Amino acid sequence: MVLTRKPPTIQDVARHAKVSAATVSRVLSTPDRVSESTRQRVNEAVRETGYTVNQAARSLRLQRAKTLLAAMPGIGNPFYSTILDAVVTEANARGYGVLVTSRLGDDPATWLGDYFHSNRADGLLVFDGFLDTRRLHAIAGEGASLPLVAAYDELPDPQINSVLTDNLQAAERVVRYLYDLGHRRIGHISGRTKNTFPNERLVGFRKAMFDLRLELRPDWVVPGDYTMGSGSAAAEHFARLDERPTAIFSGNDDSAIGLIAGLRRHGIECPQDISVVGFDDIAVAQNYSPSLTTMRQPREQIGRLATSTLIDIIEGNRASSVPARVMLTSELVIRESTAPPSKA
Amino acid sequence: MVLTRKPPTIQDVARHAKVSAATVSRVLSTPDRVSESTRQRVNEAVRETGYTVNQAARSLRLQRAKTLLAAMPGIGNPFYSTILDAVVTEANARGYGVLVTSRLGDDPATWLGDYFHSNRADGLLVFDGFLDTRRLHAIAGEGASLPLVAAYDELPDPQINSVLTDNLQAAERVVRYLYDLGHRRIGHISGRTKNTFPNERLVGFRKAMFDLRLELRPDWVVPGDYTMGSGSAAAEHFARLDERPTAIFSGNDDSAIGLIAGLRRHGIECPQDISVVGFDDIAVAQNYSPSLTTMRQPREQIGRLATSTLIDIIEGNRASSVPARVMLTSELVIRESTAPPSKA
DNA sequence: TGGCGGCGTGTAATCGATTACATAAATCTT
DNA sequence: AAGATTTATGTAATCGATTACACGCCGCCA
Repeated sequence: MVLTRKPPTIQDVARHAKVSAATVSRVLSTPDRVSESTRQRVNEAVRETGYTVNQAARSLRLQRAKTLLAAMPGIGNPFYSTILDAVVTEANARGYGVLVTSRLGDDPATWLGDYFHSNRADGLLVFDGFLDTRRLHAIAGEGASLPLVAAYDELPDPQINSVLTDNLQAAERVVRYLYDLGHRRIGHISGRTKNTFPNERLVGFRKAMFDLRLELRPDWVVPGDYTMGSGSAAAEHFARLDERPTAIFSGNDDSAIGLIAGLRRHGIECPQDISVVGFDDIAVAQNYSPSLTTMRQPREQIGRLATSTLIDIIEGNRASSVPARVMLTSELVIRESTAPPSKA
Repeated sequence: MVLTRKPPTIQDVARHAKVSAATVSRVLSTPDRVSESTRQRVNEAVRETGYTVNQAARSLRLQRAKTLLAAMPGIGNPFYSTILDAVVTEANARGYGVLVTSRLGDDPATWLGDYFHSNRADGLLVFDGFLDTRRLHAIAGEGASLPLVAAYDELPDPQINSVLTDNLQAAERVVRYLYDLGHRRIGHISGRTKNTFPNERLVGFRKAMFDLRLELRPDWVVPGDYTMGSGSAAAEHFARLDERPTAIFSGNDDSAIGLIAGLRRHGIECPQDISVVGFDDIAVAQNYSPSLTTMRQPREQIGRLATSTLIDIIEGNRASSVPARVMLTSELVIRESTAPPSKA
């Protein structure tokens, strides 16, 4: 393969094979419409020249970019990056590139829309409460319906394709598990509840507490933002209380880790003095000390499914009349951070 | 902004403003070459139609995609995802999109090259030992020199633009720090040393040990792959030894975490029984227990600098005669996982 | 007043790939 | 063997934006 100054075009290949550009194109896309001998000659020429299709030209002609746009709130967050990894793998396997953005602020509807009007991406993957429903609609709009799949978080709008996990029920199962261990005094650290849609995990927690007729003390439910820092902050709060819960269900692993570390600074050990359950099962969970009991989210699966669903939509492989709606189940992974209550 | 079936083209805008497409294009790129009144009329028309430039067409014409390709070994890895986050932020701020790939296997030179020949990306960011030098050259080749910046790992080839950290010296500083604490029996867990270029951290470790005239016992230097699992595996190894080091310098935080968790399973507590130093300072490091003494890598800075350097190269803002070569310094963050040796 | 320079705008070529249509050649029919 | 059909390939238009070149107009100077 000789590298010339300029990358070879389909014309160069045509010249080499002594055929027209049209024929080269046909060999590449619909080989059966070309005679055996010509096909071989063209393939040979392609190899000789090291030709690769110019995607810009192809996109312009076909109005498709073979590219997806993934929008996530924080790529740095291991939770999302695992999903992204799966997205990229799946997309690449199906011949698509992945553009990534994490830009917040501004009005996302504007610049996200640009990606499509501007023909850079054929579909959009939205993760988490990055955009609220109205904005999604503004982008995916009835008129110029844009292939869009929302992943992971419960969206109230059933019109939007989505791949979700059973956050609400999973949260309930966490509480039930703690209950079965003997805990009756259970606290919670939530995520951002200001988001347009209610925080499913918080709702599930509340529901289970209610169903089990456990007291839901306001000072045992502390607001957080799913960072380790907010877990530590919650630890300060709990440490100062006269009466403490015997178990805390933390909305995600990050805050659980911050919580455990923070409590330890006050001499409160997990699980001897207090049990902690996380949510997500990020990589460190099993190597933290104590290793974390947590509700595992099938993140890799979320990414894969969301991606393949989106590509199916783009390529028209699926009946678009009914919005896609996939619900995945979380799995409770029991480790060292939970134990029966000591003074029960 | 009315959403028509098809996104508006520059022709539509031209019709609205009663000018030619050329004039619209000029208003958008070189406003000074257009009269005040026309400019206003065109801008108005742009707003009315909701026009956005079609990037496919623009790329085709200009032979530039305003897009970068970031190639990393594992996006799921928090270390890289933090860098990626910075890359995306910086690139977006400068008007570039970011394509991500983590595909391994195959011959990367082939498909990476495709991205460029195919006009999908204008430049490449390579992280870590993803590709060896020969392959990088095959892509960036003398002839069709492709804008490329390698980030983070030491590359032997000074011809390749790179943003690095002082891995070797930083590793030396780790050993020296342990030495100053009183440690004389020091072990190491390395990363993949099969890579073409030597593992800088391992080399730094060896060099410091030599300089300090400390014994370098082969069974205290265990090979790993920078995963938590390999840290745990190393723990098994160390636990079985009759004579153990009093401190272990782990090649990265992940393996340090696995190591500490693994040792604890054998009743060996950190830092009471053994000191552990990590490398990178990933998010959990400060919330692990014990919190991790580690060599912080300026990851966010790596991502930002690599990106802006690459864009500068693409846009011809920098003299390309001399390859870019930025060296960033790591910072030792002392936390709980290290202490003076107990039996010293 | 004729000529020159500059400004603002339009015309048309261009980037590379795809594909409807046309044409030529080969094969089949009766 | 003449016409009908199929098969293989080429021609040329197209996607949307950019830009070299050309044209017309205004003002200025001699």
